[in-house]
Amino acid sequence: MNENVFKAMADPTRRKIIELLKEGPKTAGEIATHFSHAQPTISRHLNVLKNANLVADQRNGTYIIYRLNTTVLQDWLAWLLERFGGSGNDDEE
Amino acid sequence: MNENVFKAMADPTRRKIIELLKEGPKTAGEIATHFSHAQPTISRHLNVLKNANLVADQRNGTYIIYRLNTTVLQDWLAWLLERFGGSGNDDEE
DNA sequence: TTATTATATAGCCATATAGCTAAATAGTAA
DNA sequence: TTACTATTTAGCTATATGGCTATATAATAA
Repeated sequence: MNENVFKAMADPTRRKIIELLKEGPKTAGEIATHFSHAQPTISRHLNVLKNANLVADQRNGTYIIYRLNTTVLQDWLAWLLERFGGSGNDDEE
Repeated sequence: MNENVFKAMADPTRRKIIELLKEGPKTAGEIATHFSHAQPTISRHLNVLKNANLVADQRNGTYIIYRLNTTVLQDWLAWLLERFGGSGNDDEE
């Protein structure tokens, strides 16, 4: 499992960005309005998410639209469940 | 959701410790043998996990036995699933 | 071309993290 | 008491992180 995904998800601002993008794609500016941080700070968080492949970006004129890489997020969750889900005993449930 | 759990789970050494403890309680020393890090380094990782309430410790003579706080781990997974699982659309599946 | 808007990058600072070695602590036993 | 074992804590270093402001870039419009 990609270490970058864990690091990306470990930050509350980035988790909130992920939640926002679950609603649908949004521009960097629109995302930034949801936070009290400076715009470059959000840009950096977006870049961390991009490096983890959790989001993808696409330029549209002067805007840059970010969208969630749903499968990467779901794969991460599935991986977590597989490793850490269940009781841990051999004789499950 | 407790921020400490995210930070704790973001480190690969600590995730491996969690996996080891899923097999059953282990002493600090036994845990340390599974890694190539110095023993105090593992002790610090165990302390991070303890602060996140992911593990509990109990002294037994000169040994200290660590065990997994299964419910905390499961609650974290459930929380993740709830926030980030699913497609994100309103008209689910 | 110049100006404007949206966004990213650079550079800085303060704090956090993860590793190490050395020393302290806790329990047991002689 | 002394000695030994298991473990933690202290103190250090190097690197990473997350915030900021200032600047650069890209696209569009005049």
